[in-house]
Amino acid sequence: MAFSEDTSTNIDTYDVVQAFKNSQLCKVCESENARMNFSVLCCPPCKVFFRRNARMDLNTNQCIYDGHCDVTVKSRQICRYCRFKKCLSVGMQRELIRASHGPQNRLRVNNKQLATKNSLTNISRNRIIFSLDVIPTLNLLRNDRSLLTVEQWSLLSNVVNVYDAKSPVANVRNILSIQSSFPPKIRLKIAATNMMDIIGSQFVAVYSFVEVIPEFAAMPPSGQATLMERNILNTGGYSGVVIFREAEVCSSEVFQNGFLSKYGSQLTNEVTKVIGRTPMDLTLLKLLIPIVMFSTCSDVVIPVIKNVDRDNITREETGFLPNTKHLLKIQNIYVEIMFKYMIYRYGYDEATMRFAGIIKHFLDQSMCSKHANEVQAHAEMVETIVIESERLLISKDRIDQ
Amino acid sequence: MAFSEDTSTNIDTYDVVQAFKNSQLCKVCESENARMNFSVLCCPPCKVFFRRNARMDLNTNQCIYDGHCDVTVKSRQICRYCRFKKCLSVGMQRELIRASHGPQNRLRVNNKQLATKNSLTNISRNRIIFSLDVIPTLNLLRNDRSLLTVEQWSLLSNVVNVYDAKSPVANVRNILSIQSSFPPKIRLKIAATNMMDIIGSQFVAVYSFVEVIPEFAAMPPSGQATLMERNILNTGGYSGVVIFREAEVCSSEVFQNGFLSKYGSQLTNEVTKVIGRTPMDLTLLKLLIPIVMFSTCSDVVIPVIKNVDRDNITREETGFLPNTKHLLKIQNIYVEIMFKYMIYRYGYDEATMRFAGIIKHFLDQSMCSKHANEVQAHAEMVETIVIESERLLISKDRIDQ
DNA sequence: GAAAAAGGTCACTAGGTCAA
DNA sequence: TTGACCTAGTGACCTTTTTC
Ligand SMILES: [Zn+2]
Ligand SMILES: [Zn+2]
Ligand SMILES: [Zn+2]
Ligand SMILES: [Zn+2]
Repeated sequence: MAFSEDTSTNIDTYDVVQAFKNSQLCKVCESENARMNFSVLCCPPCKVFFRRNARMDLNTNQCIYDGHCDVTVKSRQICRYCRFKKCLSVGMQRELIRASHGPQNRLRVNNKQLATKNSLTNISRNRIIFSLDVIPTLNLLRNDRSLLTVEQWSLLSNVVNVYDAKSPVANVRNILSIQSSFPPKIRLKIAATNMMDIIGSQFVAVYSFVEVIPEFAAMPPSGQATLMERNILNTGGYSGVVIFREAEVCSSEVFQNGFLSKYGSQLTNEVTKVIGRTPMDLTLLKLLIPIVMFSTCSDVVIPVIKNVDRDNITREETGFLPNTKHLLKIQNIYVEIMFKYMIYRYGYDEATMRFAGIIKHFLDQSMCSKHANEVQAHAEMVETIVIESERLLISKDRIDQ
Repeated sequence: MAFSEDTSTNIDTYDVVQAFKNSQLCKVCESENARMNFSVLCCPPCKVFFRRNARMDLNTNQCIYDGHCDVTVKSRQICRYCRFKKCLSVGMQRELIRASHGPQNRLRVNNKQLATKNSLTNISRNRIIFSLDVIPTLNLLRNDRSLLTVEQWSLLSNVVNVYDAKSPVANVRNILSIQSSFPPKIRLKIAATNMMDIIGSQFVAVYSFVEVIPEFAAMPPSGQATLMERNILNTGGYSGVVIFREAEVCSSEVFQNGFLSKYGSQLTNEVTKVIGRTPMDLTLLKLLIPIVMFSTCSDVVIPVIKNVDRDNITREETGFLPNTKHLLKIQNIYVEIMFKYMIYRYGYDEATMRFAGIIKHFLDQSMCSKHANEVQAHAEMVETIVIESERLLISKDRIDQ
């Protein structure tokens, strides 16, 4: 008796609890049946709406009305921008969005599939068409290495090897894979720190890469420091894009969420685009990094190939601050290799087009780097790395002497 | 056994349900195939009719008959006002109209093209991958001129023909060959004068080219003068680069020396580089000149192709100064031709790359023009030409009247 | 192991496009 | 201006993962 009473009481309690839950109002649209979703009480429609629009950029996408659309259960479909703005304003967190589970094993078969199960057209229509990006085949010049001298070939190969040796791509992959093995709540906690570690490693890597380039090593520490300060943003950002492409971060949910929460949706979208459009031939991009590092101004300048004789440089005194002329000569060493390599590999016409593509990509990246540096944490980190590396450069110089 | 029974039942049910749906009648016009639209059972045509006319004001827009027109599937087009009145009376809700999705980015081939191509072509054409890195392949659209209308083709051909007719390329070749036939001492004496003649002829040529462009000719002389002043440096410089490429001045020692003495070594090097990197397809470059000339500011702006109807322009009064909107419309005529021509000629992917190359080249040239104008003799000469051409424009206008 | 809170599926109905 | 045909956004209903 006591038991049955208890049971019925429990059932009552349960019903009351359920009724209470169903009466909870959505913080976004005020409809009923709200639950906790992405850390805010809201209705299922608003939950799925938020997930689908999480990457909307409110800066470029604007409300076509006055920007103060009402968001109620009746009017919530009228303006996506104001609805999403309200989602954010009531505190829904993009960071709680997880990666896709992948396709489900559904037991239920839907009517339409049954009705059309004999026709194969549906299958072929839904098939994903794979990217048309093809690795370029070498042209007929393949066996003609006369454009690049033996010294140039070995310099090229050294640059790429050193870059890969210093590359933080394994580190990035490692951080991301460890982080994604944690449960979601903890993942969220360490996301911000990990992201800054990843970004920071890009700049440190550029420093340790450039440091061993002979022409850079031959400079006095003050000159090295000047170049670092001047060009670290572009080289670090660019190197970052190359590394992110190699590490395939765009498919990592952890990376996307971390970047989103640190840099905002606009920059995340742009960076994702830029990474996705990275030219295929990474050799060229790696070669571009020293070229940019030896720039005489922070805006990239690809100088004319003049008649450069490399001996001239070693003959000059190296005890001076880097002057424009001297820098141009160094830069030209690498520019010459780059152009000759491109012409050798792709032929003149295609080389021109590829070059245009690389420049466009670099400029896009440059814009992103500029915007990234408007984030205070980012700017401070870069500054710290520059100061630290300058200290190292000077102390090394002392040891050498 | 149980499965097959279930299956057939489901198929039957599905078919029955579909048949029922298709037999539903529109509450507005009584046609079949009605669904729920804006909270009322109605047919697709009535749905789009309601959305398109949602802002109609029934108080000011009156029926031209008695206000009681029949609205049936046959008669629904007769009277918009009564049809819309009925839409409201059966309960269609304007509140359910949502904000625009914005333009869909699909690049579809039109039906004529679809019909003439095999299916394989369609698949590859409809999936456009936005990447600068695709190897240009032979494009199947190469022989399909349907992208550009007949009017656009003839305008394109006119622009190029007029440009070539006014081109000083023969003049440049002539001056250079005469000069190089003189003995070295005399050559040196006349070098400076000849160089300014050559440079001057570039700017005069642009004036006489632009002058016959219909949209330019239709403007009042004050507007023409404004555009000339604003854009002469870029158009003249750019046209110069094109002409110099055609005249192959880079291989002329006389030209090199003359330029060197007038503009200094830095600019000579840069200009030589820019001329050397001129994109191959000169048609596009010639088309770019009117586009730049109709720019609303002197820094180049390639506007988006919006919905341009050329008729609109001729309908507008031409007696005013060129305003931004008007200029953009004119510019868009040529921008549209340029893009369509590039896509027609090179296919989408390669067109993108070539476009990037052209813009890069233009910007390089722009930098050179800016530097060239820092040379006093150059700036004075350009100013003289502008003043002279303005005088001509105004006097012509008087003769016309 | 159950509740909570993620993500997946698909029918439905918005809006966009283009040619008549 | 109209309407056939297209793509895209919504939300009910479901499965999977995480938390406790
Ligand atoms: Zn809601
Ligand atoms: Zn709004
Ligand atoms: Zn109807
Ligand atoms: Zn009527």
